[in-house]
Amino acid sequence: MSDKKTQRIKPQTLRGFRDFLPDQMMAREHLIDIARSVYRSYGFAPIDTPALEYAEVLLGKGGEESDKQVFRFTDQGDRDVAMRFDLTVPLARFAAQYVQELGVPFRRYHIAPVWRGERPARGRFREFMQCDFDTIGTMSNSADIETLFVINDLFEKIGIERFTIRVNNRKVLNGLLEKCGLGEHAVGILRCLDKLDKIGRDAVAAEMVERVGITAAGASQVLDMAQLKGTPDEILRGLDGMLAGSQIGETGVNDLRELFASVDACGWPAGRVSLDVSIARGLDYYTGTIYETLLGDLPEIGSVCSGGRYDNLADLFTAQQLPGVGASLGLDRMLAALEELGRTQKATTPAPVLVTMFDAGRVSDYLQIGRRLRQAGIGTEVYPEAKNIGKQMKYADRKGFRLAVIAGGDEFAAGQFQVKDLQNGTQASVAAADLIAHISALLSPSK
RNA sequence: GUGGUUAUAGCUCAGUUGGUUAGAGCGCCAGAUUGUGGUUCUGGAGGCCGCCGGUUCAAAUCCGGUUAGCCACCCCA
Repeated sequence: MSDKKTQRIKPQTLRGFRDFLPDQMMAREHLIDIARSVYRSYGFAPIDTPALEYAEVLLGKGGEESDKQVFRFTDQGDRDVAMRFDLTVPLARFAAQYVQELGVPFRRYHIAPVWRGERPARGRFREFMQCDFDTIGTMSNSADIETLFVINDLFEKIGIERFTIRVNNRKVLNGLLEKCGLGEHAVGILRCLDKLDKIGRDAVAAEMVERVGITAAGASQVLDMAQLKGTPDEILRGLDGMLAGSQIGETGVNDLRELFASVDACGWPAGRVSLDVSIARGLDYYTGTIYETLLGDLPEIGSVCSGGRYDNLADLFTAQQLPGVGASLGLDRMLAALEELGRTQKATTPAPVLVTMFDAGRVSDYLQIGRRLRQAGIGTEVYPEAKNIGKQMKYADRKGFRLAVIAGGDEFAAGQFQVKDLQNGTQASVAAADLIAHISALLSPSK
């Protein structure tokens, strides 16, 4: 009926929200599995918090501009509620609430979606995943250095060969500004400085004069220092001179020096960790070492893992001081990068083996083959219909199965199965008793 | 939030100064081949031309609005 057609609901997703098809979801879960295992290997423990919080818990920290981006509404009980827009503010509330029973230092990871009502753009959505890890309750530089280790392991495990972790320290920046007599403009200046890569020196200088209200000479002085170039040792020596007498600046330099000494001991490829005095990160709350990570083959997409040290996470919620350090993997950006680099696999099946069905009268036998394989830890799908084998092979090929098991009347009579390797086209006849061993061997990583 | 731009089959797109039955490639389904995938050949299904309104004898085509995507700003706790 034509009436019915007009009554149908149009299938569509909300602006800025996305569906994920199996091939995309496989890639996402693979990345999440890696992040989870790296985090756990350092002792970070998983937590979760609600998607919805009291609006007052989430709002008011980032100013009006960011409050506008928060999804907020009144619930059925007339409560003023909001959806979390990052994982850091919920962590602050969480830490304030449970620090007594958790004790410090406390290390947690949190992999979960967040929501922001901002205008969608390339790589920016209204619902996206964050993969945070933080160590709270310690001032020790050791935690800062390990943050760097975590980032390094993360990228190595993902299989990226070329990447650079850029490091700086807010204390160094503040020390430099203090020496220039620009201390009270720190926030504005750093926000401009953070754009250096994107818009260039001249534009940053102009913006500092126009929007922050400092002199052109002051802007130039700041930029000269921020653009110090060289090996970390050379830059640190340069900073020593510039920061002499600034207590905060010297503290920052010492932290960096200790950090780079640890890096030297790691034996990583040259240039993996660089010192860049121009990076500031947009966030106001960082107070110490800060990190961002660029891909060697795709630097233009920006940082895919960023973070830093903050003095006091939870002062909105508790009098107890909770310093910490952590970082966050930008999952969506990382996936976009892997895709662009042609590094995502195409399989849309999570199981490597397909048991084809030849004879509808033997359904139970096929299902038992599947069961046996799964009990041996081999993911197996049993094709649900006795369609012709050509169709089933085509299905296996398209979904990316590694192996197909084929068994008809002849095989059952002989107690043999055909096992076909879809990747190289070879096929072997295998005794039923040897099936598991044969398939395990074909699937073993050494093959 | 500001400006620009786009919207036609599942996907990528073509569609003449407005004109009669809206096309292609890929994909999907089926057959050639009821015991073997990627190749090939044949056939088929699938469209309120994003949505609403206007101009016109006539609109996928022109105009207004709206929704969504993309790009540049703004912002990014």
